[in-house]
Amino acid sequence: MSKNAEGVFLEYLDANALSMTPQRKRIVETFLETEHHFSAEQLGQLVKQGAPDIGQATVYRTLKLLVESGLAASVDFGDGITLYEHAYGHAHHDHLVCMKCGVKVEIYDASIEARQEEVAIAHGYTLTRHHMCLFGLCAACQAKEK
Amino acid sequence: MSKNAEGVFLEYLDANALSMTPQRKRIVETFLETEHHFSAEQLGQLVKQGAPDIGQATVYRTLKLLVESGLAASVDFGDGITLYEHAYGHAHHDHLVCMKCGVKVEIYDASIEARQEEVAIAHGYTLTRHHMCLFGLCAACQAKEK
DNA sequence: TTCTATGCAAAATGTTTGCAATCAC
DNA sequence: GTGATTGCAAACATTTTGCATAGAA
Repeated sequence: MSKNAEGVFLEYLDANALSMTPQRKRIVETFLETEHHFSAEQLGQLVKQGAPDIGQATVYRTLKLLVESGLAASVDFGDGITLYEHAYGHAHHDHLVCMKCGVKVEIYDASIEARQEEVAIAHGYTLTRHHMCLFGLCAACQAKEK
Repeated sequence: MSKNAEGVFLEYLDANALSMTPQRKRIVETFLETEHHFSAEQLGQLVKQGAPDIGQATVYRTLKLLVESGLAASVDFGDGITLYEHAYGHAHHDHLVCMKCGVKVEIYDASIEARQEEVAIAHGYTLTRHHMCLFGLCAACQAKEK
């Protein structure tokens, strides 16, 4: 799957008259190797290991391209920092976050999705997207509380 | 109801050894007169009409007190700006936002709330709070699209 | 050669904080 | 008086942008 994710990015560049540069290549590859959620800053750190001359502005600019190409998605956990995750080949999901240790679980509940649609329609809205994030304490942190 | 909202704030100040100042009074009153969602900046603008000497920092500081006292709640619509709304005497709700005109509807769906709880439990989490925001096009904006 | 991409540093944004002066109790 | 409160400006953190240089097609 991640084999042709880069291909998708190349197509996107091509379709928009943008070119693949060593910097973009390095950033995309680092992105593809990075699991879970990470900030632009964190990705920049990883990118700079072995490519110290890449500027953070380029990381931000490329991350924007990654989102536009559909490879990445930005996630907002409400703490003012934009995090990113893989979007290519990943189905829609929401998040459940432990407020103590920060562990994040991807969740998906068909009945919630269905009700969201119904609620929107009930108000005359056409639903485009949504953002849902549940905050609580994970099992491990609950145990530690005792 | 908004009659004793100020009383609630006074009690909060008292309980925390804080004092009511002209600035805080003006900010709280302006807050109570302001419906819908607004940013710290917007509230500051309103506050400064007739009290131009109140600094924006005081608005931020007082807004924090308002949230802590339970009079206000902060809402994050994912665009990096913290908005505030009235919380005193208002039940929990989520939001449905028109992406075109920005109109916001307060929504509440018991079955979504119940499922959120169940999903959290299924992952071993204790749910504390959640954040849900639906984005779409309102009826009026859909009509204009045609 | 032409237009895009880069790195850097400066700017922009929204919010917080240090501090000396001021005010509430 | 004593400690909380204020306004201001500087500090912050994250992200964006202007610009001159370098690079891709």
